[in-house]
Amino acid sequence: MRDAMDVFKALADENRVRALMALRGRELCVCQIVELLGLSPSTVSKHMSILKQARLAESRKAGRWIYYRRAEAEATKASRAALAWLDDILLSDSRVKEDRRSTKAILKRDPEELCRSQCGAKAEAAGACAASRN
Amino acid sequence: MRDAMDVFKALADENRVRALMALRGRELCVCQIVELLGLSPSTVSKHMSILKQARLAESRKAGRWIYYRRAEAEATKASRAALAWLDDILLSDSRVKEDRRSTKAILKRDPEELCRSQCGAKAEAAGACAASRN
DNA sequence: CTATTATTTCGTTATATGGCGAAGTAAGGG
DNA sequence: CCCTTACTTCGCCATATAACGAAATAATAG
Repeated sequence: MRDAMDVFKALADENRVRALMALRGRELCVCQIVELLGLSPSTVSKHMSILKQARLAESRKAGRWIYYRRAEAEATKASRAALAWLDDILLSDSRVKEDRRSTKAILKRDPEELCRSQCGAKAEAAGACAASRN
Repeated sequence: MRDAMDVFKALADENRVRALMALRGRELCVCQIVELLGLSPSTVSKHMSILKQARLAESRKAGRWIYYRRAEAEATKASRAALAWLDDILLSDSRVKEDRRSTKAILKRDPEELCRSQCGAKAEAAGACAASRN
């Protein structure tokens, strides 16, 4: 029951479900998920730790980057079934398809450039950070 | 996505999951679910309306009683898959098995007597209601 | 019609959750 | 060694959720 409830609670947030769908068949580092969801790095990090806790995702460290993927080795019966369920129900969802298109675009960009651009984008929106760019 | 998120959010509460598991293969009226979960009628009513909203449960009115059952006619693709998923993962769960035992005992009791006993039980715990019983 | 009773709705309260930014950590690059 | 950078942890705030009891609703019983 504990395992199953962890999975259900993890799936009860749309951003986490979107992240899991984006992770289908590939790895993404945190900054790429940040770009996709439009949330702050700290928020995304929290979401990913909840998915890990529920055994829906695993991570791998590669230098400065941490790559997340769907759980395989560490999956439980509950999480494995949930991932299959997600695909069954959501692969045809328009939001998910749109996310998978933007993920492809994000993957074409250099991760380093991506992380820097996140600072830039935030700055433009807030009107701050101008000094650091001049 | 909306449908799926409604289902996930509905499943993110242990009492609602327990209710759905108790409803496998049978109907229960609100007072029987109240007895099973040990929550107030108003709380259980709210939980059941969330399950209905998510298309995981349906209800049927019979006199003063309202019987809930798992969704069939009104189920969505998402809710149908979720119910199958629940059975797959939770039928062997010890808490669920215990709940199914208590549900059997509850079903043996007369619903009218059950509803009255809920007042009684609450009264004994609170030390109130003695006057009405004398 | 009136009283009773099973359920729902409403209003309130306590807790949980999601969000952010700032500070902390870990891993390269000068 | 620093310094930068990718990520996480912490502290805070706003909102969402679960719980209850009281009042409202709906349906039978008298």
